[in-house]
Amino acid sequence: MTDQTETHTHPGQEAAGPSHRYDAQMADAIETRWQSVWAEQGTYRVPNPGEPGFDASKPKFYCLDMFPYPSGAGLHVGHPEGYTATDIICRYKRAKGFNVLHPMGWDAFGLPAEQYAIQTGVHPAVTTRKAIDNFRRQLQRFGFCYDWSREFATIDEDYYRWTQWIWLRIYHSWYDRRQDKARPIEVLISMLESGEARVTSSGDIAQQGEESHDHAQPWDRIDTERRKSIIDNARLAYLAEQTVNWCPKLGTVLANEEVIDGRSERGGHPVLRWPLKQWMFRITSYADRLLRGLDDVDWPHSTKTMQREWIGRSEGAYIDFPAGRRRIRVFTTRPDTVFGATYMVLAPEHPLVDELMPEKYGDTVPRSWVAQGFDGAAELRDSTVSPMGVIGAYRAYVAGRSDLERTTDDKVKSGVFTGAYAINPVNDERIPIFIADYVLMGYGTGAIMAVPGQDQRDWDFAETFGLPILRTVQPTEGFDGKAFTGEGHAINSGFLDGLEVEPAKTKIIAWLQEHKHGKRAITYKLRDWLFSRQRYWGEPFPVVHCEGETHHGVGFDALPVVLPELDDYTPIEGAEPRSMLDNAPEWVTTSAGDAHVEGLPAGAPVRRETNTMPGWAGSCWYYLRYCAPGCSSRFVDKAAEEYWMGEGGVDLYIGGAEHAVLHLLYARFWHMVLHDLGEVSSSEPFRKLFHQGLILSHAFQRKDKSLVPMDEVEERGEGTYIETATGEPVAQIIAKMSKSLKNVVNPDDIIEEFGADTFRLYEMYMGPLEASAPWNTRDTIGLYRFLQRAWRLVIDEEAGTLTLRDAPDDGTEKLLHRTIAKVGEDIEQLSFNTAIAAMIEFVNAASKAGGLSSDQLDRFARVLAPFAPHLAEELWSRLGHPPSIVDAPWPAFDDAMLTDDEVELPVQILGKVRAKITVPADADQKAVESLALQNERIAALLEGKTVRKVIIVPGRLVNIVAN
RNA sequence: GCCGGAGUGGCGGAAUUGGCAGACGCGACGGAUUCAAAAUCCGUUUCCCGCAAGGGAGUGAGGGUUCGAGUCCCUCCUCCGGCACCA
Repeated sequence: MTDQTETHTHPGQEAAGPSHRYDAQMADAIETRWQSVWAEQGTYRVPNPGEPGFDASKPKFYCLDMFPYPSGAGLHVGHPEGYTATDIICRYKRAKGFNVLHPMGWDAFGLPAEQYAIQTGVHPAVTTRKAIDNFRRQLQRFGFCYDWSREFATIDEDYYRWTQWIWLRIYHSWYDRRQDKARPIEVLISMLESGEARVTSSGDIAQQGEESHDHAQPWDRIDTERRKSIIDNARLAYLAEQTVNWCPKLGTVLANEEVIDGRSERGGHPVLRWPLKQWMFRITSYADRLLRGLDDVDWPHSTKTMQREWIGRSEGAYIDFPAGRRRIRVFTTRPDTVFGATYMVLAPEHPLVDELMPEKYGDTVPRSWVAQGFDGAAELRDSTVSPMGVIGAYRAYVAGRSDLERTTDDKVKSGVFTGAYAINPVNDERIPIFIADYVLMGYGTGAIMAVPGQDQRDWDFAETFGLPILRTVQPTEGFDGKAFTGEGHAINSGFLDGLEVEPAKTKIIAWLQEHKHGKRAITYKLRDWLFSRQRYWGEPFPVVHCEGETHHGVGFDALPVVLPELDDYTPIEGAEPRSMLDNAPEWVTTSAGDAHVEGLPAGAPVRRETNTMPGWAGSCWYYLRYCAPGCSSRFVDKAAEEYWMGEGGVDLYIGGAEHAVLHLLYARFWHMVLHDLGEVSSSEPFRKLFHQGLILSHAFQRKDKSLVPMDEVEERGEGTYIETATGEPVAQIIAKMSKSLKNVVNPDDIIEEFGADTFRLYEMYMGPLEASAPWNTRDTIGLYRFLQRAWRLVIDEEAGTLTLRDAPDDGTEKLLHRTIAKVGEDIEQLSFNTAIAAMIEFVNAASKAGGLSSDQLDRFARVLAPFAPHLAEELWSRLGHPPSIVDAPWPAFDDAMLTDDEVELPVQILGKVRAKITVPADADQKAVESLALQNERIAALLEGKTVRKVIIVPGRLVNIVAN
């Protein structure tokens, strides 16, 4: 890229040379001309069922790109990589007789737009619209075959009205565990009224057939306020006090998926834990379905694995350990090891800790138990501080540590003794209860039974604290490790002794259930989805609050709840969480009548919810809106949705792997709820998913691994670079494109220099679509030359006229058939780099053979069209066809043309090629063998040797084993 | 640490899935054309030995299976991505 600036003479911009050469000006003229013809003729407009021009006899193909977030920086070269791939597929599918839906739009709400607005002082609505216009212009310049009549942005009132509508539908739903699906909340209410579902003393809802230890309370004896709270707690969108990820710098809370190593995914700012009342989605109800659904979709293995791990299903058991008057419930995947539970650990925040700890430690408590593994632990061991003091000190220590410190720093496990004991229900042993931060409140029950003999973490803790270790699984012969986590038979385990792990689990679970000490259980790592943000630039929640704690959904006919104009949306750094929309008091204050709230007097004053939805909201259902973006009566027209989303949803979805557990999990959740409510036809939204690789760039690295911006480096001869300021050598490495490294390539520049067709070909030729590769502007010339040669093959560069031969050349004809077959196959497999290589070979060979006939060009143009649509359209038109080539069918090929009459076979001796023989394609093995052995060179080399064996692979090779 | 994925010329990458390693493109070198350059065209281009014919080595390292391994198996190294005390 350093040499880019030196290239004053762009190959295409030179005026010299023949006047009808395919150069940058001509590429520009051809491309812009056909783009306007396509726009005028509506070439890429795709009718829906029932509309004029719709052909119901064709199969459908819905091909989706991840819609871009229109940033002020404009299109990155990474965007058109995936977009070109889908463009090729769509053009090919259309030529193969499919009705192809290929839409584009804008993911326009979100944090970056708001931050950009804060920086520039211009309202995000203004900057975002401008960015959208720029993105659209850039995408259109690539000649992508999007049906632009379906374009929309998530910030359009007409769109986010339905985002709010879907949110309300989820709000008005609950999860019916017996039917394993979401149902309207009214169904739950009538079930409660009829007694089909009951409220337990703990406030949970037990459906008929579900066991409950509690006594149910009759619904009609519960007061109205409590009834509402019970109903509200059952909703799939619910308000809950949560310890949230609060990012003071961004001025908002974040979802778990948006926090990486204690920092915000966007910006890398510190994230704190903060208790806050927030809107949540009960995505955990869908954990199992989100998991099972992955089995039926054609997605990259790695992405499925990531989602599976994120959902994190574990099978095991709950076991209740009596402790004083209470019972401590633990979750374990190894109930078979319960006889080896020599102590228990609760998470530091566990609510039972305060109830259990005694006023002072017993006299027999070893001092080593009191505290270990943190600053001040030694002093606590030597003091006479009460359990309460010790626990308080430990909790303070834990609270001051980030997740990152907690998981990376610890060499020794930290924790303190609560002074309390529990009883192991299987053997009535009295075991001490500790608190330690290696046990997480957010997983399982926040409490564990510690089995040091079979768990390395427990082993480490037991060693540090001097706790007993008991093996309950016989380690394999010669095992010299610490905790044994492998297979083996039970020992020291009473009635389980002798059983292997699996049967022991089965037996102990049966025993626990029989004696009411526990039961089979499944837990998930997946947490409910935190959906509130305190930012301005997002969809307002269609909810109002009245006196006290109660909230009400806005009436469906009062949508959209329009985002108010706001002048100041700068986050107040360091302050506690506060919503930006609190700055719009006139908007916040409204009446029940105004918000069409049912069940309240019209004049009742209510306050609007001032949190907004996160950036993910709009992308959770945009693929549905594309089916019928103009539909005003519904979020998507039913018939259009059934047609385009039928047979498993979107047929091909291409986008980056960075959304593996964010957008791709969230969208599946929304889709499943909508499916349950009868609003969409498929159970999964995206049948086939594919991730394109990253387009990387070069960067320079100092000896200390720090990076140097591109413009501060000079090249000193082949492959050696120095930093201009210091004269120190720097190493060229491959890195992501970034503004700070000044190694970003702007697509506009490349198009100006070579044209869009060259750009498209280059990106597809860089390597396999799924692989990441560094951008090399230098290499683009190869694809430009290919187009020039293709042009020169049939156009006289002096006269500018089509020059075709009358009689086709046999070799060229044969190769054309092979090229058609190869390119078609490769497109189906998304192997565009090899398809392009095949076309280059064809053009090179045809040039040598003396050109193409009219009929051959006709077919070749159609093969080229998906890749270089503008040049192909130009050639098509010069052949006398009216536009557009996209309506021309994919050319046929003849199988007979794919095989040769004669083949050249390598003849190997002991695996080394020593000669080549030419044999008829249908020659039998004996004939091939004798031809090989008769070959002069082979015969000479075999002189004095014994032929042991002759291996003949028909059509491939001959290998002679001789010694 | 665990789970994925990948290591092939100077570079990007091919290789019909166990059958001629390096297709195609870039770059480089040589030649033609040109006053000259650009562009274009022709040729060479994995490395080593050799004037050549030819020979030898070679797909991250080592071992194995096989007539035959870039491809399959085992051990190890490096890079990229994900997860990370999940009981």
